[in-house]
Amino acid sequence: MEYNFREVEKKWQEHWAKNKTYKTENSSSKPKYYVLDMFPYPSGAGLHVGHPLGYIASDIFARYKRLKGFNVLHPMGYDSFGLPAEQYAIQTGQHPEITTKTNIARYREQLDKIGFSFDWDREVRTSDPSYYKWTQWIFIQLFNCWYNKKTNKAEKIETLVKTFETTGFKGTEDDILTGDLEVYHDGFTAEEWSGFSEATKEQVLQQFRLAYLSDTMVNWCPQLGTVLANEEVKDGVSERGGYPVERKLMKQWSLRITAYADRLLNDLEGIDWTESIKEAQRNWIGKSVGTSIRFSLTPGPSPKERDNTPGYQTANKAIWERLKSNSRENRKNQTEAEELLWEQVRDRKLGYKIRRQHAVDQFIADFICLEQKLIIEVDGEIHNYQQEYDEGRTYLLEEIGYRVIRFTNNSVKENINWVCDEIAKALQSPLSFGEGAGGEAFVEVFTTRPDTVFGVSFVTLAPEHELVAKITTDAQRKAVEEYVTFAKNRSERERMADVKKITGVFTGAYVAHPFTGKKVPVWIGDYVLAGYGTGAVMAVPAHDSRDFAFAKHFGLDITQVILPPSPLEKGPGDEAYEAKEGKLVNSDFLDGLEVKAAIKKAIAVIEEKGLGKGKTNFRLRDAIFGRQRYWGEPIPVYYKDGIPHVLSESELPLVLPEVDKYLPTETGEPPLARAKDWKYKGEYEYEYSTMPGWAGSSWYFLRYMDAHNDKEFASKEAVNYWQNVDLYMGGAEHATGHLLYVRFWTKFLYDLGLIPVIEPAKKLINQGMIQGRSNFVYRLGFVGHIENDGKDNKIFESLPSLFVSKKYFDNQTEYNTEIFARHSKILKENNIASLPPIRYHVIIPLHVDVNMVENDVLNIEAFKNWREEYKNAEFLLEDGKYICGSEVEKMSKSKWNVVSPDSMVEQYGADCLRLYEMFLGPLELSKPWNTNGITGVSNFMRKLWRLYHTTDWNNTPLLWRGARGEAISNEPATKAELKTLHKTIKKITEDIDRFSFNTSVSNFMICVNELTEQKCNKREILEPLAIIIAPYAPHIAEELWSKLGHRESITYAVFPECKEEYLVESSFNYPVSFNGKTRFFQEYDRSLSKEEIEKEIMTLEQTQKYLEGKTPKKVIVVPNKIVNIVI
RNA sequence: GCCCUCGUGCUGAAACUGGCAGACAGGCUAGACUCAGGAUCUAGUGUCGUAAGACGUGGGGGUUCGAAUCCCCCCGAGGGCACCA
Repeated sequence: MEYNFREVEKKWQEHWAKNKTYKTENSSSKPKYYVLDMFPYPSGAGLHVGHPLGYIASDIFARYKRLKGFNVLHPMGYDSFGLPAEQYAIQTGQHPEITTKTNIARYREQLDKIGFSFDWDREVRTSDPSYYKWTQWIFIQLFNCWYNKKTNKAEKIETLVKTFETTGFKGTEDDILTGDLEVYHDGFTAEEWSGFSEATKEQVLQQFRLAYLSDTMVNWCPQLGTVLANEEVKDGVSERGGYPVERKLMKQWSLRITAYADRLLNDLEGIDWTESIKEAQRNWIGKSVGTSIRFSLTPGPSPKERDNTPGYQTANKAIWERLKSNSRENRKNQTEAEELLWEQVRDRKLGYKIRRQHAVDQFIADFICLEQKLIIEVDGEIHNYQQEYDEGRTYLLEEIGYRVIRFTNNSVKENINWVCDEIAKALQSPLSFGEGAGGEAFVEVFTTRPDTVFGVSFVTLAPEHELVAKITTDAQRKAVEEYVTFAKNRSERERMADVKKITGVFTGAYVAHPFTGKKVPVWIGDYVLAGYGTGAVMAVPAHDSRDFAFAKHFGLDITQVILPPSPLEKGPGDEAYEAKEGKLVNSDFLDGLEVKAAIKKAIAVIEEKGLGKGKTNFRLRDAIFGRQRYWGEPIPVYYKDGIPHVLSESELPLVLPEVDKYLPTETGEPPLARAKDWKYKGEYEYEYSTMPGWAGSSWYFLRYMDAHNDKEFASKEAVNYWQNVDLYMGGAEHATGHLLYVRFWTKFLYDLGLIPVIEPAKKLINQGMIQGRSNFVYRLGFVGHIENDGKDNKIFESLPSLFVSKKYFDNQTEYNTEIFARHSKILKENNIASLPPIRYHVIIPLHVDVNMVENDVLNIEAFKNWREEYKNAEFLLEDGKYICGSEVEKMSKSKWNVVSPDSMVEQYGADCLRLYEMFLGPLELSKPWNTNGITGVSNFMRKLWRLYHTTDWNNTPLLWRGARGEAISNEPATKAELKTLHKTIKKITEDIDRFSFNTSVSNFMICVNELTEQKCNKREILEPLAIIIAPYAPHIAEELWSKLGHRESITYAVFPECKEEYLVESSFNYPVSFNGKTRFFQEYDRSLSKEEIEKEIMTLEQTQKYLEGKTPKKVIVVPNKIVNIVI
């Protein structure tokens, strides 16, 4: 009886489902083991052969652990919110819930066919309100918490409010601040806090909440109509769809993942994840330890040095004569108020020189302080009539760097003291220093190399840096403004694509070197990022390649301060020396120190002198949490007087409302704004954005532990029992997205004492991608004739398509004439009047459905029927066949290279597919799908079946002799049989333990080959064999198991132990090598000592032959391994 | 540019801790059986060589009695990060 996999597999799949064979309880005397798979997004395309790779591996492991006596949790569910379903909904108007349901049903059907041992009673769907109720609940916890730097964990916001009430807040330097607050704000006292309005209090608290609303630069994708998180953007375009993404300032919900940056980084040490994923996470978090250093803004060079024009000549020269006479006229006709004020401000009474009736550009200012670029205007009643004119004037003056403050005649007359105070305040304010700035004003830079501080030859600011406008000198203003505009309009993408292009401009301003006091010029360059560090760098061209390139490009100084330990191949003028090795030179108090010591000392001195502070920066940004989309979890927030409030737990879930269309409103609001009468308590507006795709998947591993709990996200007992995932199988594509967020949420829930673990998964394996192998056909695309006037093209398009076989495409010039001849023939056949001769042509490769191609030969009939336009297609063949081109690419619907597991299951059976996918190679490796070896696995299945079914070895299969397994002998097994079995048990156990599934399939093959050779039919051998193969090929194993007379499923059998005694040999066949080359073998008893073996070896005739009469220098005997004789 | 992973027959790969390189499959070659085969069975198959033998794990060097495996340099592939100071 040949193995009928169709019948057997169907039978057992139904049996497992009916008996809930894989149902798992939350308590057991057995030890627990949690095997989790990557959460699938149920796309419309269904599963392809790449998806099950990881699922098969984890299923083998889960089944193995069950046999090993563990209580195994192995669940499956769907990450069912997401963009594709919504895009489809927009196109078709169909509710995403419907498409999602259909897709899930299809996934389930496909999964069931492969025989996975999932506990389907624990299935979850993120789009199910009973699930997202708890996603919303976790969001509320995030909203209600802040990160306490002192205790280094998340705490309830009340503890922060208490601090504010008792001690207030000291501002940015206060260490209760979270790591990466982007918005700085002033401190306040406890009294001030209690005096704040609710709105102000909330605004302050928003700076601390772990889920917060703020204006941030976001990645806006106009085509998708939503913002995207950083890791959803690749190379300046959206990861899904590849649409352009722009930077935009928007009010957005964010999660303060940055608070956890350090813990996310440090805890990587303790988990057994692949190095590549850990490395990707480390890169993404991007910790750099360094220090801030302040460079004070020096009073700029004197007017003489800087420009020939004296500083006070601020007027527009073209109209200076007219302005001059006007200003003289005005001085004579001062109003009473103006006179009054003049007496108060003249002669530096307020600390700065103030001029009156001074010409600036095309205007005359009432009063002006050139030093501080402040204009003071005193307006009479007439002002009311010319308000618009004044506003224009203020605008223009501000454009060129002046601030304008206005007072009315009345206020000057009635309250001169107040006016003077206001003016004094404006003069003191650090907002404007520009040319004459000095004193407290400074540029703060961040550096990881404070040791190179004496090598600073300039300072570079990001174009967006707030100081840019203020410090730029008039002479440089135009150039700077042009540059800033250029830099701003350059999209992220251009900036990234064009890294090599060096751009920048001098501001005209200088800062003082903090140690030498030397003048250091301040430049602007877009190689400095506004969002990182302080948005400013101290440039050390000798030791930083980017600074070096900038300095070379603009001809700036390069000062070497580190002497490399060994002379460089290239001189110091050729490239930057960036290594952290060598001794400091030209560096005052750092001279002679090694780099590492110099860094320490530099930080110490900088801190001591109050020039800066040791500081750690992270590349990681807070995660933007809102999406302007419909198909996601509603954010459980409503607005009252513009202040966001979260719903209470009893009001959850906030169910996704129905909308008439899945598009933004006419006013650009997200689709949820379309929902009718969707208001909190019928009154307050809900938040209209929804959560991103990763929200639901950030905690799903917990929900599986207690999937139906409607009181909690999971019960205390469940989370304490299951702890965390023991084995997580997932793709590497989630390295910086999902896998970072799930770690973040886990740590947060741990901080709140809700779960007992700090990491979601102890071990993570990422299975490689199965790539597709695409096939191409080659269509003659365009044929140019001598007179190509478009008319010919039309004729061409009306002709049947001509497809040429691969060789014509590969060697186009060689086969030119043949192609043209065939083309002419088509012309003739279609009665086209003779066209002028062809001059050139283009051949276009097109993806063709791989299911119409076998061994790169196209099934022409199938192809013709594929599409209407190919019905009359013509083909230029080679050797009577149409040969297709091929390429390895990602498996995707659009590339027509998708192979679904269904067809494989249909043809070879689920067990065969399972074994074959494992047999392909190491799990982690990516490889293109090909079925070349599947017949080998298929044969193995047959051999395995026969091993249990026949005692006749003359190639005529015997029928099974009854249902109770009488064909199986109960006699004791031979030594050889036992050895084969136990050798296999040992290898399989080792293989599974190190996830080497491909070698275990090989070992099964070897085992079955040997047992077949031995004509083994002993129960003592065949029963354990069925068990060890059961994780890999569960259907056939169940069938054999039941035929062996068992009533219970093989799932809970006991995995056999390897008995070493069957493996021990009394002797070992030593390979004898000379100078490392194996020459012959010699068998010796295992008990022989080194010395005895050496003695024996030397007596051998063969040894003497290879010694060629020489005396060996040395004889190495490794017992039970090898003998090596050195001559 | 930096970081990670990897490089072994015609192909997928094995060799885990340094100890017989190429297990197990596929393919190919020859033969058997067969109405037929994309079925089954047998034998062969790293390269060069009739053979003895020599050479062989991307290339070069090193450590070692012994290296696919460890170390250094270079080349190539895949992935991650990317003016991150």
